[in-house]
Amino acid sequence: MSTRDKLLLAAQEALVEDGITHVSARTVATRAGVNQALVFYHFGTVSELVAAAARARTGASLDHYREQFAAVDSLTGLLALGERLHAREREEGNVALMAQLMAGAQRDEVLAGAARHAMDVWRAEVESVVRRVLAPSPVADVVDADGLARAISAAFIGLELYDGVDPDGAAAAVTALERLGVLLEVVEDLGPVARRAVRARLRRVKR
Amino acid sequence: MSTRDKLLLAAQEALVEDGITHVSARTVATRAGVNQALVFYHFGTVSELVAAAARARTGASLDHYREQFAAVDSLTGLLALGERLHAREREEGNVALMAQLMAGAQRDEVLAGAARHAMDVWRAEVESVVRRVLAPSPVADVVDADGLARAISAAFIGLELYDGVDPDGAAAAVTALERLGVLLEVVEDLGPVARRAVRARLRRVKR
DNA sequence: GTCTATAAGATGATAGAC
DNA sequence: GTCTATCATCTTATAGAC
Repeated sequence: MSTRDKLLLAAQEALVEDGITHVSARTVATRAGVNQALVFYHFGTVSELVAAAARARTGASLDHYREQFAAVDSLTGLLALGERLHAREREEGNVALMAQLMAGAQRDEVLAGAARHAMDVWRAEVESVVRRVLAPSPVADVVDADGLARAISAAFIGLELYDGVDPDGAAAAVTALERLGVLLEVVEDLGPVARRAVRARLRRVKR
Repeated sequence: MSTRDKLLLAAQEALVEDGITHVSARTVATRAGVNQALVFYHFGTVSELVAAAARARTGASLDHYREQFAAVDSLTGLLALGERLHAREREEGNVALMAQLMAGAQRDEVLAGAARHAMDVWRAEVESVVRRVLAPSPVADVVDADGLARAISAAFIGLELYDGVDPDGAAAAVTALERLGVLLEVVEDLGPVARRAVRARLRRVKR
């Protein structure tokens, strides 16, 4: 593995395991087993290293989930994928990495750019699923798939951040969402009834 | 204002405006207009200062929202409160502060304690609303109010974190959630029908 | 309680030898 | 590309005068 890649991997691990506050040229270089000066040779600044690490990770991690996203064809399926994703994220920490990136991005335009990019990659993936799943439903008329995908992604980031601080609490949150799945099933069962109700309500709302 | 309070306020502002990575005894003391050594005299460590600042802020901020939480009596009302809350949070940054706290808490037990406490204060407030709003609904049988309150709170934290990086994207997310409000109205309208459907589904699910 | 001074270490970044 | 200095700066934290 090249030094460059060693640094990228080490930066990713550092973000996930230690958080953005403990990331420095020296801590990352030590973790990578390379010299500290090489951070600046290969990336110029620490922020650029972190940004590059985040970009590499989001690409790779979404490649892994892509098939599963593509296979989802129902609301309950989307929720189930969310649960599996959370279970895997507890080990992988791809989303936790994004949370750390965003936290550090508040006053760092380089990190902010990487954060927006990461968010956009996730948004695109979630959006296509949301669009597909809701297409046959009356709900499609009311839903803004782009915005909803952003909301779902942001919510997920908050959840993974919470998990790092209180795993039991986060587990309770996930379990609660699981149980809400029953309601989704009801909505799906209700198909025609709900469709009429939504249509009626929409006529009233759209002035 | 006492030096202690100046430091607490400065630490809160620093967290919201600059983020946890830029918080140090010196930056906060400068912002407070006091000597750097006083951080250690009053709080012992920087982490203790940050933790105290976060505790003070969550208490004060929730006092402000408490009446509004108490006034919510419907699902749509809860969603509407969420929107108003987000609008105010864009200026106040109480939730953004929690996000920064959680990001820094990954390897810092002092911050982690404060983060869990802040989360618990929010959870309690949200939980009571969720419980009250859903009590008359058939949904109450399926919902775990504690876990759901945690999920909602965590989602909100993710949203405010996202807002700091991409305000337009976050605004789109909020707008999408607003539009989902129409669906909530439908569910509320559907009352009796939904009740029967949920009951039926529950009989099937609970083996 | 507040200040100055200072220790002891970490940090970003560069120059120059190999 | 990699290493060894080396800087100037920033950091936490303490001792001691006021």
